[in-house]
Amino acid sequence: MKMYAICDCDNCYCSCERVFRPDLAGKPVVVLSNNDGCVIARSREAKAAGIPMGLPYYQLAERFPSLDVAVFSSNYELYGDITRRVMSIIRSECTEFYRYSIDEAFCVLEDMDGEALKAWGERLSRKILKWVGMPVSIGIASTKTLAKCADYFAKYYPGYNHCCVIDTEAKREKALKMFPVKEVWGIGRRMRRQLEDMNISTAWDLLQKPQFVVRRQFHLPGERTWLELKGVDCVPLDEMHGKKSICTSRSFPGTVKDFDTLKTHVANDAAKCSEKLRKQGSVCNNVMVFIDTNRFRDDLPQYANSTDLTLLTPVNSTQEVVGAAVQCLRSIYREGYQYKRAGVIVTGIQDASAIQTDFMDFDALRHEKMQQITTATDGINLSNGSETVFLGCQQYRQRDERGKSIGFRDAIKHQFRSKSYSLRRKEFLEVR
DNA sequence: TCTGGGGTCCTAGGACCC
DNA sequence: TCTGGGGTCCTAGGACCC
Repeated sequence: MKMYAICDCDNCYCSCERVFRPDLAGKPVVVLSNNDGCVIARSREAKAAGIPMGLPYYQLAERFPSLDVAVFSSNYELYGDITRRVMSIIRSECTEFYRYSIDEAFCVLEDMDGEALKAWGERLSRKILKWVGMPVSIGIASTKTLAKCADYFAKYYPGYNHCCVIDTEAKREKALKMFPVKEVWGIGRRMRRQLEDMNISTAWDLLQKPQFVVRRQFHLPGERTWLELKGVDCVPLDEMHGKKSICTSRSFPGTVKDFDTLKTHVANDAAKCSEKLRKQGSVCNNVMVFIDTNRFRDDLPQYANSTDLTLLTPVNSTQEVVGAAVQCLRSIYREGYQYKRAGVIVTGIQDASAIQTDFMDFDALRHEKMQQITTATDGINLSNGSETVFLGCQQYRQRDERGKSIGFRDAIKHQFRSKSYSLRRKEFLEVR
């Protein structure tokens, strides 16, 4: 019988920070968003202390004055590296593997009985903890939704030893009767409210509703969830090799009024998008830019807009993606607003090797040159650190009150950033 | 003063066609 | 006073995930 395992890192970002800080074991740890804005990850102890997800950092000390909590700025470079190691171990332990997010992966397991499944999961979890230092929980069942449900039990009940298997009807019924419906994979805020109104509190309650009622009220996605809970495997394992859209966006520290600074942010977002495109071997033919004022400041005039540009020839060079993005920005920028956020989304993504260059295209030669420049700069950045070479318009300038450029500065705030222990030679851990 | 970022999929409704 | 119907395609917005 075909079974699915979901392998999920426990409190991923906090656990990554703890890998190199064993002194933080058992202590509350939180990780902040970019610019140290708000809490985006909490250790078990931080959750138990009542720190909510999304809490603005400035409220942390106010609301939890006596709590000794370790605070980190997000260090995605580190999290990317640690989880890459976790994923490679998981991949080596199964035949079919699908990475679902930065900290989760699905595996397909065939021809294993309940005991073998349980042993497989416990062994894998132990191995990852020992080799990488990351605690991982594993849920196993005949559908992905039920596996996620098993994972919930594996995470919260230590008796399961990090692995819970739902492999019989009796176990399925018992589990779903204990499982809060709002925790079901695929049930979000809106559906939860409707379910409350219907007096449905467990996953089992939901299954008592006839299929057509679920379909009528919750449409296709809801019906799929209902079927999966019944044990019908119907959420496909996306075997997509590349992404369909790539987005890079950021809130700014403070606000931005002038076009030039906004342009610098957008240029950096666009450059990041082109880098991600090249990394997955893709090109895009559409570039979209959006800008936004601070929605929390209702005392200030609000403005949000976006626009996109479709390119005749698909591209992935820094210069071309940045050029298109800046052109979009020009058409939506309005003076007189305090901007808080901007971003770039590229779509129309195709395999880079599949693009045809039209020999009548006068741009063909230019594209080729761009490719050569990009290959050269990527090479330099790979061997010398990621921001060694970049476009002039990506440089953040420090300006005086009259707008005159007086130097350069950092793009974002990250006051509590840990070291990239496993990636940068200068930041390796020293053992004395 | 300070409030995240990156994805996918589905649906409804408009535009357009015959 | 009358003013179809059926189909496709595209897009914006919503809902969900982590």
